[in-house]
Amino acid sequence: MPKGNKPLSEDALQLVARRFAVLGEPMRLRILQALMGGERAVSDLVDATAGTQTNVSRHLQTLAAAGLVSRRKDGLQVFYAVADPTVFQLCELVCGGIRQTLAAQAGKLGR
Amino acid sequence: MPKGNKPLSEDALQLVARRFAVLGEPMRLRILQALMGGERAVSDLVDATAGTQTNVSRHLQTLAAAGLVSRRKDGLQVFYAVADPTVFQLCELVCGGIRQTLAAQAGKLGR
DNA sequence: TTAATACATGAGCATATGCGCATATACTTG
DNA sequence: CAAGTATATGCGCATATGCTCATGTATTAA
Repeated sequence: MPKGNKPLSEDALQLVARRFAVLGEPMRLRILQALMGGERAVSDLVDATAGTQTNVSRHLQTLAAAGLVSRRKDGLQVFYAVADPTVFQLCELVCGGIRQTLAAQAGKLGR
Repeated sequence: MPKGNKPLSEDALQLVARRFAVLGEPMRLRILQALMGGERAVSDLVDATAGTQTNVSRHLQTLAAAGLVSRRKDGLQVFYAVADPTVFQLCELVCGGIRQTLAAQAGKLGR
């Protein structure tokens, strides 16, 4: 493991920030989670996330624009799927980090 | 590798989204990047990021509230350090994901 | 105590973002 | 063609967020 933590260029930094920001909305995470098992039609996602059709559709546009999901149209339906599997690794890593943060905070409380 | 991709609870999802959102601002990434080499005083970070003192300070509050950085006061200065090293792994993963996204998009252009 | 230094914060402004309603678009079926 | 279904989008509203200016607080030094 080269451990090559180079500083990011300003452009790269903007891209990275944008990707984090896209992942920083609960509804979008719900959608991605619903896509964990494979591609799904919009109406399925509306049901799975308990969101409105409008809102789910909008978030899907955001996710697609970021390249996180792919679109496949079939007749009347549009199927979305996770296009970048690192998303799930990211979520796992974040969960781990949060656990660590909470543990550290608990530790600071003394016991 | 158990590959245990369990769905997140609603609460967990909110926490994860919040962490992503905190990482989703360029200035905060710049600050974290400046902290890669170890702890730094606020004034150092102001210089390193070319931001204003007010703004850097505010973002540091946000990062600290999220548990991503720790605070240590020494005389007049306040030193901040990365409290959760997973942050850098996250950035690396995101960079990889972005490369993949860009490659996929390039591929769709045909050549 | 006064002055200077380092950092934090209240207030206000401008913009971005999430949301829903209504409507538009695309496709299928009769 | 008309009607129905699935998805996308224009518009407006409410809130969140980033930024700056001015000021407040804490600490050190004279």
